[in-house]
Amino acid sequence: MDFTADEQLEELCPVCGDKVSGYHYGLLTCESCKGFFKRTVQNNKRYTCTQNQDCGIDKTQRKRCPFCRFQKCLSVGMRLEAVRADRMRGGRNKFGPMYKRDRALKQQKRALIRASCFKIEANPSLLSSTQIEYPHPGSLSGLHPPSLSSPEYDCPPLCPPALGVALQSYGSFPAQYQYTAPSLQSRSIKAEYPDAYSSSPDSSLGYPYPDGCMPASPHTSPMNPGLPPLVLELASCDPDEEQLRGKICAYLHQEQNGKGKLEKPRPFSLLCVMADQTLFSIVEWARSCVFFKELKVGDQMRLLHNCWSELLLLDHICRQVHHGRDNSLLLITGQEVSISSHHSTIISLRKSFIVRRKAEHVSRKSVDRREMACLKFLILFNPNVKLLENQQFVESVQEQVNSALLEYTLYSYPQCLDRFSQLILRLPEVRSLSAQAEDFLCYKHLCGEVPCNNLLIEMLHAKRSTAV
DNA sequence: GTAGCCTTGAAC
DNA sequence: GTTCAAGGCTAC
Repeated sequence: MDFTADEQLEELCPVCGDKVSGYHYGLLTCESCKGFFKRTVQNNKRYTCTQNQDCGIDKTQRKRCPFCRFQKCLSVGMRLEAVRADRMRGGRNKFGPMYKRDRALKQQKRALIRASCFKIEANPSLLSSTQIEYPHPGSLSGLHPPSLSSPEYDCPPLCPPALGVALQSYGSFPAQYQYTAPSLQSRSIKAEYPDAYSSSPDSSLGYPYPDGCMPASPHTSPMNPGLPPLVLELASCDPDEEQLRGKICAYLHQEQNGKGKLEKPRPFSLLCVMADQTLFSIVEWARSCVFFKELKVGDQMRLLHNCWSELLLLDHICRQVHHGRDNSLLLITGQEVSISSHHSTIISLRKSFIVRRKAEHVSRKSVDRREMACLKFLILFNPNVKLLENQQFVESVQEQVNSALLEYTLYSYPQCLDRFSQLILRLPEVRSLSAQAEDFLCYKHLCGEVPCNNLLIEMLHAKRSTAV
C-alpha cells in the first residue's frame, strides 16, 4: 500500500476538527491550535470559562472559550514540554522518534482497514443474509410481522413496548465518555530540557506535570502501558456471567413453579426463555455502557432493534468459544447440551472465532474477552441504521472502537499482524447467521412455539418493520 | 488574540 | 541536501 504525506494531512485536528498541518507538540493538529497552544504555554496564560467548563470546541467555536480549548489541547495529548523554554528555533526535539512510530502505526492501521474492506468487498456473500427455507407453508422471504389475532398468541396485537420502557425508565445519562486527562492542578513540571529547570520544581512555563514523568499518551493506559484505555473501558462494561447465570436460573425456577410441576416445559420453549432473559441482560448492558448512554432513547432503540440478534448470537458464540467442545453447547444456565451434525453452522462459526497463531502452528489463541467486548460495540454502533438522529456520533464511536481494537491486537498479539482483519471478518458471518436465526425464530413464532410476551418477538417485529 | 505563512536548524 | 517541527512575524 502506498500512502502519501497528503493522506496523513487529510486527518482532522483532534482539538477543533480543522485540517491538520503536521505534528505539533506531540500530535497531529491544525496550524491554529498549534499557535494557540504555543501562545498559551509561552505566555503562561490563565483563562476562565464563563460556562460549565464543557464548551464544545470546533473550527467555528474554538475562539469562544480559550479555557476549554486549552483543556481540550491537553486532554487530546498535546505536550507542554514540547514548548521550548529557551525559545530556540529550528531543529528537532526528542519527539522525533515518537512521531515516526505514530506515522508507522497510522499507516499500518490504514493498510489493515483497507485490507479488511477489500476482503469483505471480495466476498459480498458474507454481507448478505443467506436465504434458507424452512419446512412450512408459505414463503419466509415476504414475511411480515405475523398476525397476532390468533388465539394461539395471548399478547395484544401491538406488543407492549418493553424495550422502550426499559430504556426510558432509566432517564438520561449525562455522563460523557472521554479520555481521563490529568487536571492542570495535579501536574508538576517537566520541560523539554529538564536540566535547565532542575533547581526549581516549577518552570517558567507554569504548567506542571506529574512528578518525574511525562503525561501518559491518551492512547495507552497508565495501569497497562500499551493497552488502549478504550478497550479496557469497553471490557469493563461486560456483565458478570456468574451473576447473570444466577438471575436466569432463579427466573426459570420461578417460572416453572408458577406453571406447576406436572407441566413439563418444551426444550425449545425453555431456550426461548433463556434467550429472552439474555436479551434483557444485553439491553441492560447496552444502556449502562459508555457511548450508548449518551444517545437519545430513540437512537438507542434503533440501534438495538437492528442488532439484537447479532449480540445474542455473539454472546452465545463467546460462551461456546470458552466452552471449547465441538459436540456440545454450553447454555447460559451452565447446562451442557449435546448437539448433532445439523448444528454444523454454529460449530464452524465457533471454529472461525479461534484465531490461529501464524508463528505457533500448534497452539491456538481464542478471541479474548477484550476483543469480544470491542466486537460487541462494533455490532451495536452501526452507523448504517436508518433514521438515526446522531448518526455522526455512532460513526465516530465505530471508528474509535475500530482503531482501539486494531491497536490492542497489534500490541497484544504482535506475532499475528492480521488478527484485527480476521476479527472484523467474523462480523459479516455473525450477521448472516443471526439473520438465519431470526428467520427460524419467525417460523417458530408462526408455529406457536415461542412463548408470548417475549422480548425476542418484540425485537423481531420492530426490526422487520424498520429494516436497515 | 488569532491564524496563516515564514524562518530556522538538528536529525536524517 | 532534505525534512519538518519548532519559534517568529504580521495582517486581520
